[in-house]
Amino acid sequence: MARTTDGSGIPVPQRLLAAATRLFAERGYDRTSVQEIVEAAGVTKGALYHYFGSKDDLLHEVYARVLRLQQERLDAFAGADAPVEKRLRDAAADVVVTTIDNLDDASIFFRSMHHLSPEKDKQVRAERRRYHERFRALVEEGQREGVFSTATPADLVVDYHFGSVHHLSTWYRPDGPLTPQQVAGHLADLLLRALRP
Amino acid sequence: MARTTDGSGIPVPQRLLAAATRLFAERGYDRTSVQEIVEAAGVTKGALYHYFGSKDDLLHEVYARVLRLQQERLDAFAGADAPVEKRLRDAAADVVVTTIDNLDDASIFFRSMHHLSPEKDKQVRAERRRYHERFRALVEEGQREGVFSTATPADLVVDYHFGSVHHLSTWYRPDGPLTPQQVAGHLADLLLRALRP
DNA sequence: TGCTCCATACCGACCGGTTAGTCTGCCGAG
DNA sequence: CTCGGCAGACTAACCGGTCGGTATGGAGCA
Repeated sequence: MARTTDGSGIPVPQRLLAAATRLFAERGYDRTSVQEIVEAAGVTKGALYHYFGSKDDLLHEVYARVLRLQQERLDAFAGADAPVEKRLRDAAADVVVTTIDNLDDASIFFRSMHHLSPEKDKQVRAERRRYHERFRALVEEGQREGVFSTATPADLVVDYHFGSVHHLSTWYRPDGPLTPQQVAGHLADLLLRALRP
Repeated sequence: MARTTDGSGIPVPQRLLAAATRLFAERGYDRTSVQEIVEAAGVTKGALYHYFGSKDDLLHEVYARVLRLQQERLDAFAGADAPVEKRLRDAAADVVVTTIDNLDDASIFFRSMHHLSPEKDKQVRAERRRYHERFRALVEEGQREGVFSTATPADLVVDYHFGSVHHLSTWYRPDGPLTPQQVAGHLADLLLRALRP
């Protein structure tokens, strides 16, 4: 039996990352001790520092995972062969569903940015910016084509929508009355309606 | 000369609260030590624990102050003698301006909720809920009158708007191209346009 | 096949440093 | 004299990170 798995068959690094994600979302980064993480993962500190350089390295991995996922999905929707209205709507709805599917990541994302080391913070911000710009390009495309109103700067429109996405982790509860798809549909509708010329 | 003031003439409790607000927003609650707060306020720990019961008492005071302010303002706008469209627009724009005027409070608000003790957290959530409901009532009133679309549940509309308000502290910079009033105008426009029948 | 040897994976006691909160006592105003 | 308002040394509890040590499975060789 390899030392890298326990009964669950899941490798140690992934167990650590999963435990850290849950705990960071639950109690916050600073309130989660390294000891608690390793206990939740069923290992000891030696294992954690064998795979990760530091506690904030662990946090950085959470960010990297989310950013990669969101960027891939946006690229797929934005690059589709469809009218800009549909592409924006699909992209806007998808980010909502993806966020709800990973609510822990979402609560960590904005709440714990300032816990990253300066260099990692810079890196995350840069990736985040690319994402924002890709989204903004969609809005601007629709504005040039005349299918979206130009009354509001595209930047603000994007921040308006992401604000609501960001806010999801504050109010959305899986046991509530709305499914992720329903919420996504409504929020995408609000965005598109706000953009009607 | 009373011991409660220094050269600035501002009483010690208020100095402590102001220093704490700035530092909590800057570095986060956990990263701010009590020592740093008292140094910034020009006093010592003795003074802090003379006026406040604990560190999280200080945080609670920040929340209480913000909640009181926002509730008062919303009550004024919602209760005005004007068509519901104007009342909602004014209220929506005002919360944006007020939030920008107190960006420190805003970044603390959502980021540090989970640092409050359970009872204080409960109290803050209850107040927050009252605020949410007052706002929602405005939307529902417009929906009943037929001036707002009923396509989206009022609850979601409110969360949509507050999401963008919440998000302000992430992207708004005072030295940016837009004044608080301009941002408020745009965000209120987006809300009202999304609500057009 | 059996044996040696070593890289990898992990353990857990330990360390330096920090923190929230306490407590004794001073000091000036009334 | 007394009492609110504060000073600041102190403590007990952690916390992130280190480091010497241990176990294991496979590569290489006889």
